[in-house]
Amino acid sequence: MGTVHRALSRSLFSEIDRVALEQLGSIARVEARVAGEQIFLQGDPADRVYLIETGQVRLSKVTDVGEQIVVAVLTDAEVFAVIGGLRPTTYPLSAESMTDTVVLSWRREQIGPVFRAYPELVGAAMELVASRMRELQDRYHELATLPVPQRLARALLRLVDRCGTDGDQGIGLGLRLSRQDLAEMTGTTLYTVSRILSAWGSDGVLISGRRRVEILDIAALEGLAEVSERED
Amino acid sequence: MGTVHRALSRSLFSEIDRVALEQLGSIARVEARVAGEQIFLQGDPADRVYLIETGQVRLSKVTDVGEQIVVAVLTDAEVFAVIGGLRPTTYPLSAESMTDTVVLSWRREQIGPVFRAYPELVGAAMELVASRMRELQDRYHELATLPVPQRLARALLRLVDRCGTDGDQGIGLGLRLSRQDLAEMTGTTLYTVSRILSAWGSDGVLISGRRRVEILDIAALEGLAEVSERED
DNA sequence: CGAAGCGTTGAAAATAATCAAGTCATGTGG
DNA sequence: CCACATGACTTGATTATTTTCAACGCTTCG
Repeated sequence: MGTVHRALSRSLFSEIDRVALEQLGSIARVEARVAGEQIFLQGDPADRVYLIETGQVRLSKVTDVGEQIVVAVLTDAEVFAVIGGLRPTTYPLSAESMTDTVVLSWRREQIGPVFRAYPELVGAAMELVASRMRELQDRYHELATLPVPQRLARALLRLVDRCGTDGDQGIGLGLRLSRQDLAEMTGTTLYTVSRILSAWGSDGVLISGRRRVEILDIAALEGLAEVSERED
Repeated sequence: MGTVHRALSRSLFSEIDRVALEQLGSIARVEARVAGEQIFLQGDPADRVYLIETGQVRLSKVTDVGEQIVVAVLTDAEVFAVIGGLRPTTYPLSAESMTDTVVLSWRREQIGPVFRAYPELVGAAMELVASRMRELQDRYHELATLPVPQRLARALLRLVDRCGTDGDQGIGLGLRLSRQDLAEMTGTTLYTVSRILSAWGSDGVLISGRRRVEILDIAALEGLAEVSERED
């Protein structure tokens, strides 16, 4: 019970009162997923809102050709599939656990009344959707205007910012991402990611290995994320 | 008055009753803009919701380096800056008229009560934001996975679908877009756009000229938008 | 008529993808 | 506990795509 509250009270729903929060926690469906499991699939009928209790979730889209791109990576206390929870549609993307994860979820019929009872929540939900929108716009912009190394640098900075941990020799990512994962997050190929990380490795900016990246020199990485200044 | 209602009643606000609609129309600020005028700028404090009465509006983002990308092109009866109208923020992008345009707008203080009085509107607004979100996700996906010609073909198809008109010899775009405009919509350069349009011109798929594109063979264009099948 | 803006095209250069071998960990089953 | 199979990563060579730079042509409009 206490565990349920930790994520709930740090989430979108933090605005509502203690009693309602507890009630919300008690009617939630609680699911534990191991790393790599699907939570829902692109195209499934969307009838639930999800909240991550612990762990990390990747939201991604697949082409008919099978190419995949990562739209977002979410962590503790983040809510996703908000819109599907409010209006009937189908999920426009797939959700997959990246680590061992516990997710809470509610059906639309359960969550609707809560929104009606607490109109402040609607504003908060709007704000959440708006911030996701803004982030996506920014990434769209990056993708359209920046070369791969800068996009990769920015992706790493976002990851560190979001869930950075003290690593062995630098700041770790808190997430075990393969080259392929990073490629899907930046719109490139695993080969290109590998080459760039190697280069940055020998420049002493970071250390990278099997599903592991540790940033040694954040300032340098921030420099690499900026508009191109060649310095060979 | 009649003019005001045409767009209002075909918009997001169509859900509310006649009297309220008329009242909403009467308190709107009405602005006429000539082609190329700014409606608001990225970074301005966001305190208004806009509705296009007639004309076309381009939403775009600029980098610090000055590179621009077009996030969306909107036409009659479409609402934009919805979120800014609900919660105080700053506009994450700029809006500019592409043709002679009439826009209606309301301040947050004016529109807030309307949303409270008609809770159905909140759902409709959510749905609107959700559909924009989905579209942006799709375009993000395209940008990450498709080569330029396919992106351009898809952009043209979207434009035709959205505001196609019967042209001289084929289906026109209803919008006078320069090569530069098309480049900013597809995340490439004006040169690449020019080359591709030239090629499609000599293939008989379309005719293009100064700020003008007419599709002759929609089916062919749809083919070009699909996964690559070489046919030299 | 001239200037400005838009468009085209060629050639060169840069960027990134693709293909093809590899190496190096990691963990599993014998 | 070790051998080995597997998955992850690296790197070189080649190719494809796209950008960049530069020059020039065509319209439109004052």
